[in-house]
Amino acid sequence: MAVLKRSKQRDSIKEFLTSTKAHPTADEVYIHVRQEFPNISLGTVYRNLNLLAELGEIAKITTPDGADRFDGYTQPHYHVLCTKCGSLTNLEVAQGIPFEEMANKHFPGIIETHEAMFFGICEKCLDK
Amino acid sequence: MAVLKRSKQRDSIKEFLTSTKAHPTADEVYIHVRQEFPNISLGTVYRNLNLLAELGEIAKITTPDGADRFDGYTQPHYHVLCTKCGSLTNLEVAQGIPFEEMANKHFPGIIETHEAMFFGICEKCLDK
DNA sequence: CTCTCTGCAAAACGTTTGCAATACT
DNA sequence: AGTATTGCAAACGTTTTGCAGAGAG
Repeated sequence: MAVLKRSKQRDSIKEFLTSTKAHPTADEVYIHVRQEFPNISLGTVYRNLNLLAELGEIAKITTPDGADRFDGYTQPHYHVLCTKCGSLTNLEVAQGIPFEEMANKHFPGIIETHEAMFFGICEKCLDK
Repeated sequence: MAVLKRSKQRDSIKEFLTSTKAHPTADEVYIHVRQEFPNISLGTVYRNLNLLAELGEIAKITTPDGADRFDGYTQPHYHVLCTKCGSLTNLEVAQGIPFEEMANKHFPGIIETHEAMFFGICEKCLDK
């Protein structure tokens, strides 16, 4: 697998992920992409999701509840997994949330990535 | 399962987890506890790990690399998964690391727990 | 005596992989 | 033409579950 070749299936998977704010599972990606490619197989979906994640074009997010989630939004941001409803949402870093600075101050050199995972209550559940 | 009844197997599992700083997988717990209870089954180990986690006596930690880890250290602390060697280590909160305060300030009401998961480089890998 | 817990084995679940055929460049 | 990608199905590792018997209260 030295030289990458394009595939319509991969394009469609990436297009779906970059067009949604949700964090679909592989199976949800499969169900969606099957509208365009009825013969696509789940194995192909997994292979492409892993390939795109290796290339850094999407992110693979492991959560405590079963299947991994995939995220086409590649700007640095954190995730919150709602402990009530299980939804996975983004925590924007737009205003310059200094988690990383704090991490560097207190644990110099240790924490290197923005992709920390928090647990809490999502905004929808808060509203109730 | 309304009234909890004690079991030697569960006691042994908990004792092992509270006595180690490691974050063993269910299989590692199984291998250890089998020294004391050679006939214990993996199903029993899983059932007790989940029960103890529900009771809040241990923590269940999901990581991107395969099996879940279990932690008998229940003081508030964070985890760092090493992106080089895969080891899962504790980030102590002893000096009053204000992640939670910062989270409350920037995302009021959203983040409620200490059990955030970070990704980075562990101290062993840093030394090299 | 009752109800929980155990061991065992089978099943469930999410994911990966081997293979022959197809598509891309 | 050469090789990456696909669809399919089987295999994999982890975790859950149904059941009959043993153990705790």
